[in-house]
Amino acid sequence: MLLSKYFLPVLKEAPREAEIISHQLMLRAGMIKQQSAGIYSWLPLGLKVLRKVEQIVREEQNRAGAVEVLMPTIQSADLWRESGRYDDYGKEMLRITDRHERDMLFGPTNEEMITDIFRAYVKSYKDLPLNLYHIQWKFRDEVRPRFGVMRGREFFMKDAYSFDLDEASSRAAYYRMFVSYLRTFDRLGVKAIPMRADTGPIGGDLSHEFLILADTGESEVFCHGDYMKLDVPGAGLDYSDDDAIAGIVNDWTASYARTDEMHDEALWGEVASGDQMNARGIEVGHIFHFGQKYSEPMGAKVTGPDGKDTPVYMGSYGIGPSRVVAALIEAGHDDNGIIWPASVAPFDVGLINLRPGNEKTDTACGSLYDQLTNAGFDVLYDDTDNRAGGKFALADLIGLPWQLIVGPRGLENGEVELKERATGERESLTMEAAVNRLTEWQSATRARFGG
RNA sequence: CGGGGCGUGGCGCAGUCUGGUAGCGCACCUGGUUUGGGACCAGGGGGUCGCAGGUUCGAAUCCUGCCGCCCCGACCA
Repeated sequence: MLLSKYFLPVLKEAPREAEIISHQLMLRAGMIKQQSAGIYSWLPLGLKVLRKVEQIVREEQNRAGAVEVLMPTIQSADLWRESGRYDDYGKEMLRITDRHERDMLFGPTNEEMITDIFRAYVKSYKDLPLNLYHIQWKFRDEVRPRFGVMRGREFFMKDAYSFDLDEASSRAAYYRMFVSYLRTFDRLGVKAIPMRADTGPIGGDLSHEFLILADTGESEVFCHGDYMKLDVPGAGLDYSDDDAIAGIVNDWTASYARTDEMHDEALWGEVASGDQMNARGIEVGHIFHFGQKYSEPMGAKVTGPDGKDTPVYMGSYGIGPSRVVAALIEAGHDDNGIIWPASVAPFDVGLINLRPGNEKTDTACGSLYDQLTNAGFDVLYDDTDNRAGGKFALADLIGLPWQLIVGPRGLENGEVELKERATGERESLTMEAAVNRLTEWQSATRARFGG
């Protein structure tokens, strides 16, 4: 992509309403534009990151055996009356009346609708286990939206729903999602720790939150240092092996890990002080096992091997990709701007032509752009006639993993400069060596994050 | 929902107390000189001062009502 043909409206100064760093940087980097309290447009750079996060989430859901559907944003109030939540949900639910005076609502979540789909088609235990998910915009009319897309009213969420014949298999389904979340956050390039959670209004008896560690996180986290060393299962993982999956869950729940809300000083005291880790985190995922809470009132039953009908056991599993984007920035930035994990960076390389119009730099950049693009890199080519300082500042701000700097001075010696955003390290080398270096990085990155 | 704050060109701000017809920096446009960490000179465009009423000869400024947005707290992917 040529920067001169792209739409990247960056700001030198952050708008006053932005308080936290991720919100400031998202506005400054031209990723989002606020349209109303808690409601945002996603501009090209932001959308690119959002889509990458979404895709990683999707791939890991699929790998764990979940099947994608797409449910509408607008739902009928009748479904919610069936589950009894139409009145319970309160003002957080945006209620709408259509032209025929029918009560509708903008979905804050989809337990009711997925249960409706399930009961319409699934009648036999032979069709279980089943896990259906979708990735769709949700709306919760928060009393106080804040922190940009971190807590918007409209937000993008992946929600999965598992259906099983009995408690034991339902737990196995919960564990599969648990493990898929470990893999998902690992591929997103962040450390996420599962913590015992309150089940809240969704109800149920088993629940975990996944927190990304970031100094600016809103939740206080107390966890055992062991979590820093635990391995995340690789792509070859066999999700059909219930025992192996349960073993992984066991490893990841054996040590103490709680947010301030669930913190227990007595249990915490049992952790050796050298192992106690006090940090801050951002909740980016939440999984629930709630049994027959919805299947019973909504009549989602299957016929078991004994010929009897039983309400299915269910769980729900959420990750908010729009929040994840902000959380990744909270976890990865410096004074100059964003530092994206390789797996979700909007582009791989920022190619900087320090002297557009100069035949040598133009030719060199054209060649590099073609070579890298053909090799599968997503390159943002800064071909504008801004000054060097402005280009460097922009590249640092939007946080691409690499900056490939081409100027007349370096070309005199047949060299270009390669700068790694995360470390700030720069190196002068030939064009060929630069391409090779990037290609090596690409292979390593794919091996690490590709899934 | 309780408490606090803010609305003045795209962004950041001054001006409001003490009414006199809107200003600064950045950004933008034109021309020129420049060009390896946010250039300089000259010229230029853009704002019914959140909205509606009121007071006044005159309102960004005073009064009343409304709307929007942000922050802290209680609640949430």
